[in-house]
Amino acid sequence: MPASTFPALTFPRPLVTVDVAMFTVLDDALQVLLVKRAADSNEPFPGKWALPGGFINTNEDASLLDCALRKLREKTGVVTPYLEQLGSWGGAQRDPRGWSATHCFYALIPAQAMQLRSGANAAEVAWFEVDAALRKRLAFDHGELLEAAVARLRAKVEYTSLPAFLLEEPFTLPSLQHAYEVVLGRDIDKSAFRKRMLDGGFMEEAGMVAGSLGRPAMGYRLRDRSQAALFPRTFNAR
Amino acid sequence: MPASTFPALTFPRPLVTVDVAMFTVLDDALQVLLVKRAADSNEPFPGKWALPGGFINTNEDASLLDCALRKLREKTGVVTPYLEQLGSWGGAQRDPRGWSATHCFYALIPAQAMQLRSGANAAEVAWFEVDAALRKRLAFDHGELLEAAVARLRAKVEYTSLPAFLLEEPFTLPSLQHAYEVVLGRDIDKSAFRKRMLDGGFMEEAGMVAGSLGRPAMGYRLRDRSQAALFPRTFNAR
DNA sequence: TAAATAGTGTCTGTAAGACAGTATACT
DNA sequence: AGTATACTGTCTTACAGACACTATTTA
Repeated sequence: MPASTFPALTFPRPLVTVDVAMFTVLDDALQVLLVKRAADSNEPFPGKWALPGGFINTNEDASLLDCALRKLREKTGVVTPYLEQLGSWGGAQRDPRGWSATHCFYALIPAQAMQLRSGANAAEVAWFEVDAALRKRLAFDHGELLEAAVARLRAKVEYTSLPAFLLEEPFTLPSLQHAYEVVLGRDIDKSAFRKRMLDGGFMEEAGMVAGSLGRPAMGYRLRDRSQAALFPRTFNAR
Repeated sequence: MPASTFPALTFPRPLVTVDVAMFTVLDDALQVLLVKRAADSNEPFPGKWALPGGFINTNEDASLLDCALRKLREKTGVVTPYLEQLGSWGGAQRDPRGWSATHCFYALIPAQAMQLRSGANAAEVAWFEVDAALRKRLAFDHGELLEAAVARLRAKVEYTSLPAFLLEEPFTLPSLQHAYEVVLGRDIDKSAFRKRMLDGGFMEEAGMVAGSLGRPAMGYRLRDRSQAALFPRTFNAR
């Protein structure tokens, strides 16, 4: 690749990071993955918990999404999660090292079939219940990012099939309903729930699944793991 | 302010920009504001139309939102529009000058009470019908950004009061319905529309408004210009 | 009075909520 | 048989769509 023929851009450039809020349902609670920043380092917020993330690597990352997938893979080993951009936050004050902007993503992953991995700069990696995580003083403005991620997740769960991405396949309708209830923090009527999911047509049957007790349930798989189904109830297109 | 006590960050930093897709309803069409890039400059995409935007000024802009508001003010003189972040796009290929990331916003403004202003680097500023703008070859990946902005706008219009921000106050229900129809590209039933808007409770009466012909209509003002109303039709919270 | 636009009333259709009932597994 | 869980049926409620109707202005 030839050197750029454009004039040099000499003004100061912001710091650019990517952060990822990874969610799962574990022990009947919505949990988020946090990373503890090294305590003895020269970096800001030593010893504080933070969302996994870090600086863009302009050599390694072809895009923002690539960078987010890399963070996710490095921390959990998961390669095909539900991953969506939440938004970006930038300003002069959020990082003591200078004007910085972060591109924040959120991901949904099943708690099983996943191993936590500590990275170079991270002493510890752990799941925290969302409410507990929000009460901590997270590094940078990560408390604000997490709050926005939880709000977005809860809002989308009201009209999409997102919680299916929190479960391993095959999943049952009762287990899916449980995931909805955990995320939303309220009970849902069983009959209405089942009608809605089955009418949605985004799942296919995958054989009976027996629990430890009671009647076995039908297992289901998603027809399309690349996107969530929408339950439209607005102005109905004609 | 003391100099930073943190070690120097020496790795290469991406270019960081903010772009804004500004929409209005004019001549029975949804229109977007585009800026023509200087034709004789040494910059990329000379002579191409682009969304208004540019590099973050780390001295002048306290945050991404501030930067977007500044772009909007510089091009249109509008100071209190509806402004919302759309997302961010970043990668090695989108700007020939190097790895770059843009933070894209979209804004809704009334076509009246606004004057277009050319800036330092912009030869021309003009409104284009969205369909025509999408057919042009815009600079950078702005075609993709515009497509995403239009998709987001149309999606949100289905369940929010967003089109009210495209009108000057006081506006009438027929004019609001017209704005909905222009954005969505389809007709809406009058009776259902009026029930929905009036039941929403986000407007207050502001006296009769006479058109040039026919019966005068009630004028309305938004109760809260800081956010749009939502028409929820999902899982109803109990 | 005619034309144009604003606004209302009534019926129907769809999907969610309430809740009671039936079905199938294990011990 | 008893218990635990999975699943279904029926009634009600909320609200959007269809569409015909009435109301108020100007020419």
